[in-house]
Amino acid sequence: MTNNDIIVSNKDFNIEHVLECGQVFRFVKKDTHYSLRTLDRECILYNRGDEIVIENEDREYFTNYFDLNTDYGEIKRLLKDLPFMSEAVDYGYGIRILNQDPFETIISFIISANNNIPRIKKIIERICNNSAFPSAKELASHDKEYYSAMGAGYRDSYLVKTSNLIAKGSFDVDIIRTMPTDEAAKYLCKSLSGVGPKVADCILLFGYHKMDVFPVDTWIAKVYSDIYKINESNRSLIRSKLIETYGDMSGYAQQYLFYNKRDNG
DNA sequence: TCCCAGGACAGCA
DNA sequence: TGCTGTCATGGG
Repeated sequence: MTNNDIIVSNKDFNIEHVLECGQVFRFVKKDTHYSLRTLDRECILYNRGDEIVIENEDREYFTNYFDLNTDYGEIKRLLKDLPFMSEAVDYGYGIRILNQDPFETIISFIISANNNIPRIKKIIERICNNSAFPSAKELASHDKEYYSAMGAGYRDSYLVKTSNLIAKGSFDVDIIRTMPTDEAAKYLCKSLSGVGPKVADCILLFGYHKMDVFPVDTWIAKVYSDIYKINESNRSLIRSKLIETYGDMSGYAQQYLFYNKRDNG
């Protein structure tokens, strides 16, 4: 134990909820702890009594990464006043929305499209090769066959195109922060190969902490059909109706609803 | 063996 | 603009 360790209450922080809720992929569950990597950094998380211990070497970075300056007790109180949220918030009480690196998030969620989480994790692990998450230039140095060999399937060409575009500076990852959310979503879809409406929303939520988005995947489509008792296939319509319902809490609401539906049906 | 997964894309009307 | 078939791969 070093004095860099971050100690937080387990009241609004459950390690399994935070890591297994589908927002992040570079972690490993061990017997006694979880280990997590992001960019070139690493931390270890475990329970100690009613506390969470986060062993790390950059306290400021991980305090922001785990969104520790946001009061999730208040977030959950606000969510529970909104429709259909009670059960999902009770189940995923320890979820927090991470502040992940935008580029790592872009690449990770391009890989996530029409894919399952165990396989997404494996593809990303192979691309990282037990080291730091590669830079855009490093990713751009590989061809389609490399990504195919990493198991990326038909997303191989998306990864080549997008990493090359970002490596040569034709897409500005930072300008997204200054844009209104709707504009940012359109810009992401228009500019980046392999980024459609759902992946763009995940990038904005997990990489830029934009809360006025609602990523609609197969699970959220099922949640929607539960709520409104209709089988709606138009995901754009699902998205706009859910944002209408949850407003600026949409990003939070989506993640609790997703996690609950995926685990409990 | 079959269905499904944190869907995007091209082709077409 | 809105709809449909296709696209790798492997977990369950």
